[in-house]
Amino acid sequence: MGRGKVELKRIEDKSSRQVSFSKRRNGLMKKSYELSVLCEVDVALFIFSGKGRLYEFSTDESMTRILSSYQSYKQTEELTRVNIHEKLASEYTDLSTADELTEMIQRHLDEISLKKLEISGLNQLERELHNLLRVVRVRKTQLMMGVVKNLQKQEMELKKEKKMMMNEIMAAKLKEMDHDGDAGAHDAMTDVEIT
Amino acid sequence: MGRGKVELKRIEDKSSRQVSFSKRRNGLMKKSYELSVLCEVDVALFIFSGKGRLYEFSTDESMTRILSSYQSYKQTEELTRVNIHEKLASEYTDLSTADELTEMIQRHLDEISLKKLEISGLNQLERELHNLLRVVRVRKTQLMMGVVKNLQKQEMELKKEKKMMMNEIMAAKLKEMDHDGDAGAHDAMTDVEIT
DNA sequence: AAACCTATATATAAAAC
DNA sequence: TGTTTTATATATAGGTT
Repeated sequence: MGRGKVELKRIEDKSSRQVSFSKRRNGLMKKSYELSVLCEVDVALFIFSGKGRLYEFSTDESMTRILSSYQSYKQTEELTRVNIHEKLASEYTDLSTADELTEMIQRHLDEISLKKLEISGLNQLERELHNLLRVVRVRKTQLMMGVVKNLQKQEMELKKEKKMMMNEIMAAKLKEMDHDGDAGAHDAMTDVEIT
Repeated sequence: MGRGKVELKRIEDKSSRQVSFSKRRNGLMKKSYELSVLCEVDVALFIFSGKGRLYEFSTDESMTRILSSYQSYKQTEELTRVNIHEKLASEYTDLSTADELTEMIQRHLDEISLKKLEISGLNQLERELHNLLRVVRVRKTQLMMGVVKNLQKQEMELKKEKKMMMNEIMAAKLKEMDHDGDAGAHDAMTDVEIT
């Protein structure tokens, strides 16, 4: 599909691998989009580059959110369920600031980096990184849940305010009715709709 | 890309929409696979047909697992899944000593710890830790493979020595035979077994 | 890197089966 | 429905800038 034919195996040259990645990634996104429009289907595409960066296309935002947040959800669930990790959980759940988290991580890492990295050391390092990863994911979930909670709270308050305003309006209308007599009272009432 | 050019909108004719879906779906899967191989990246592609049928391609099994929890799309049985072997991150394979690895990790971590850990920062941190974990695992594999190689080498040397010893023994026996005459020579020979 | 340029490989729409 | 064919549209490798 170009001047030369390419074998189906890892492109060894780093530079042209990167170029190909960029081109083909865009091509894939475009085709995903076309498929979704032409055939009216939902498509979700996730591409994780070697560096762990995520490129994604999705016709359904909620699906994306569900799929990409599944991992952190699962980690959280696991964390609260398994006893072995209880201590870890309690140690981290009351971290309130990002700085505390950063410090904690650095502390762990300092410890780790002092050790000799033979196989047994690497095993430990692997475990530690795994735990850190879990902590980060839990923290992320917590933050996101916090955001959601705040939004919900705000919504509640707005609704409350709206209700109060409605009440005032109703009171005003009722006062008008006192002046105007009973005629038209019914219409005034049905205009008010509280949700 | 065919005899006629198609507008980018839902194909109204049900039949040709179905045909297009089938063709483009396969094309997308193929291209996803190619991208993953050529550029050595993880790709996950999910296509939900109008009827809720799922077509999926993924280089990463965990993605498949994510979907298996999707109750609404669970009727998926005929998944054409292509499994691809996990590959070593080539950028890291030339790390030769534990010290280099330690340094590299520390470098990454220093960078990370400088940043503010809001949600976006946590996302990056998650990626970084994931990468570090991968590096550690690759390094571990390398070390283990090194150990195996050494053991094989030692085994080879031991076998060589054994062979030489056997030869000496054979020579000694032959000498004995010269003294004793031909009787018993056959038995002596069959006792010697070179592996 | 990214953007552009072609020659060529590939994908696929429509036809035919 | 699926497969094969074929003409054409599209994607992209390997340049160049």
